Amino acid sequence: MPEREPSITGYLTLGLLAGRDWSAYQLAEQLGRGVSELWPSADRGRYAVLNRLHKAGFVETRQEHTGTRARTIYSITPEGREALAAWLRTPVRPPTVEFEGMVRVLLSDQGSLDDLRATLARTREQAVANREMFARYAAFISETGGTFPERKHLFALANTFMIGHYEHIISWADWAGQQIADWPDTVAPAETHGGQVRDMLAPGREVLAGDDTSEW
Amino acid sequence: MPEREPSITGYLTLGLLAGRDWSAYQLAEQLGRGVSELWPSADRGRYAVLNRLHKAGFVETRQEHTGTRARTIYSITPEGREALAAWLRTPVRPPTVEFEGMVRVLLSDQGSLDDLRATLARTREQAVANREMFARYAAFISETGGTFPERKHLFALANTFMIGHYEHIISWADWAGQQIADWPDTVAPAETHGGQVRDMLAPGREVLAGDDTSEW
DNA sequence: GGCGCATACTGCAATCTGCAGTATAGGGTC
DNA sequence: GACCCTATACTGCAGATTGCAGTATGCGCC
Repeated sequence: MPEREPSITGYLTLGLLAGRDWSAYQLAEQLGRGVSELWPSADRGRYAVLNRLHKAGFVETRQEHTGTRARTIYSITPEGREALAAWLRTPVRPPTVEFEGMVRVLLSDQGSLDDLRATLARTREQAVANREMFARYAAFISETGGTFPERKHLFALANTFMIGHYEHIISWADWAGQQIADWPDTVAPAETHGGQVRDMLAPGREVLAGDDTSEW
Repeated sequence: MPEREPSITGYLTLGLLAGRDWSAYQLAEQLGRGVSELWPSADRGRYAVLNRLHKAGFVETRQEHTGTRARTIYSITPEGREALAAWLRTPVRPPTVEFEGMVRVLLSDQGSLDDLRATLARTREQAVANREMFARYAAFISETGGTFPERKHLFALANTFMIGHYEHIISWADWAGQQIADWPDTVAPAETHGGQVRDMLAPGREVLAGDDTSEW
């Protein structure tokens, strides 16, 4: 009898358990690998989720041992499978982004041009590293079938998104670097380069008219 | 005397206060508009942040009244300005994504093909709506200067990113829709369309070789 | 005079994060 | 054979955050 709706981390856990049994440690480890780029969660929270799934009756536990050290093995129950399938039938919530670097861009008039440049450079570097991680993963899946061969086709869909996502960040960082290249500082360009700002805001894309101008 | 490092929401608040004074309600409102697409925060938390900023000495308060109803006006202190500038000199953390829809894609073998199609369709719709919101905002800034004319050049940088971001989601959703178009169900394609999955994973992009194959 | 929406917040339970801490297993090394 | 390092296998706790509900006044309109 479910007490409360599991979190997304909970459904991810159920999704892993749908294929085979895992120990708590293994589950926590799996959710900290590449999936965390799609659904971030702290190590600590993944164990807490398991306890709640257990209370709700969605998973069962048994103990195994390596010498004197115990570990808990989790398996999914029929109720857990049904809860997962039921969730998949509900409407999705839109993706959200937490982009500290972009917050720094917005507030960069309170700092130096070097701060802004450093933010763009680091953002680019991190995106390159992540893109390459997913590119390597794509090669790995393609060659070996990956850790979840039966989900290869689904991982392919997600992997393609992630690579494109990081490529978009890289492109944007490059473009933004060019935009700020001739700024004298982080404050003045609004006046001295007004025309340029207008160009930035009126690209070749279709810009819709409308009253519902949501402000920042 | 700072007790603890402010959160990003705290720095956003300081960033707004750097320009002029705001009431708590106005601050909470501003942080719930478009910025929340860049740095999400719950309404409730924005008030809590203000109390912590006050305790840390980064903001000062005064009371104003409309009839009998009070409201608290916040202004930034020199310490607050310094804390904001100091933060801008520290290294950025990489952006993170919370993509419930992509989690559903990964686990879609536990549900129906219709579930998966619905997820893709809704994700696409939401992205289109958001892209248009930012496109309208671009037009609004271009014409009127926006709510923060002195930060027009910075909003332009961020706005361009957001439009590209939603466009990437739309492109991906379209592509993914085509990929699954001839799937008989969410489970089988791995075997029946093995060649296709290989194509998905080996696009025209440079795929690096390496041992550090980070797994999901 | 009453309705509905905007203003202006606070309380609370549950959850989540970040950091630290505990302890055993297993392999290499001098 | 003693030591060290890394992996395994978690738990405790304070503070932060979310989501939901609740309270109450101001103001325009019909």
